Amino acid sequence: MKTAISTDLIRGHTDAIILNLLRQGDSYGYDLYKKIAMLSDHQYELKEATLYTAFRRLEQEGYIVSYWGDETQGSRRKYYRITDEGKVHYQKRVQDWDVAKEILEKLIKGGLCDE
Amino acid sequence: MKTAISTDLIRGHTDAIILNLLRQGDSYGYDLYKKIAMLSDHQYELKEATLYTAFRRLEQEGYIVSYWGDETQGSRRKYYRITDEGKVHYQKRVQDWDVAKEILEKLIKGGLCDE
DNA sequence: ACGAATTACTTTGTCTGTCAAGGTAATTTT
DNA sequence: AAAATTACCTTGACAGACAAAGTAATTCGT
Repeated sequence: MKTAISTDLIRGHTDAIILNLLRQGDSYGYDLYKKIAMLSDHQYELKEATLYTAFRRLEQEGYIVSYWGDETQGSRRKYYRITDEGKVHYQKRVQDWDVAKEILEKLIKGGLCDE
Repeated sequence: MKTAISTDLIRGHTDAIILNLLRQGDSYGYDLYKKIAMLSDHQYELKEATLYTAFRRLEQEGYIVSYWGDETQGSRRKYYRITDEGKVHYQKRVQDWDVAKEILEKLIKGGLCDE
């Protein structure tokens, strides 16, 4: 897959993306990887290495917890669940995004002669 | 100044920000530094080190050119002018931003059950 | 039945952009 | 005369993203 948008434009938002999806139900790495590609119409691909790095980070910070699923068939899966702190953290990150979005819009397109 | 938004949320947009300002007239480092802080209502501060790194990068890529101003008073200033390639590049970056914005909006707030 | 593809997770090392900290030097303000 | 401001620049460190590679089981294609 050829990612349409540069990774640097997404950088810093991975945590928010993961938390948003986990908010809607427990899931595991490979599944999120697919869902993110799908949700972005394959314009963005959050690489597996990045994903698992983020999982570790989020778990250390207490925003998610993990547990092994009891697969009766197929490969074993490590599931992640969002914690209450995780939900609070998610809300903060959404606010951050809303603020950043406005500022960036102004800085990238805005003019010096106040409009 | 305490920056309101995390640097990682801005990462990757510095070039677009600089080119946008230079589009509106030649300028120099310290001036852009001030203008960016002002334009963002002091919610974001593009650090000088970052700024000068970006200047070097943009000049190497041919998107800007530099020249020393002939100050009759005050400190010497190194001015930057955007090139034609720079203007084209700027337009591309704006498009990138618009695309990234939509994708991020979906990934951060969007649901799995298509809405 | 057999090889190829897919599912699923993980580690190691590298790259890049950002920045903290520090420095230089002239000018302006107090 | 000291302090603040204007203006530029360099060095080294850090963190997040990722390429590449590996492991191992399962499922698909023929």
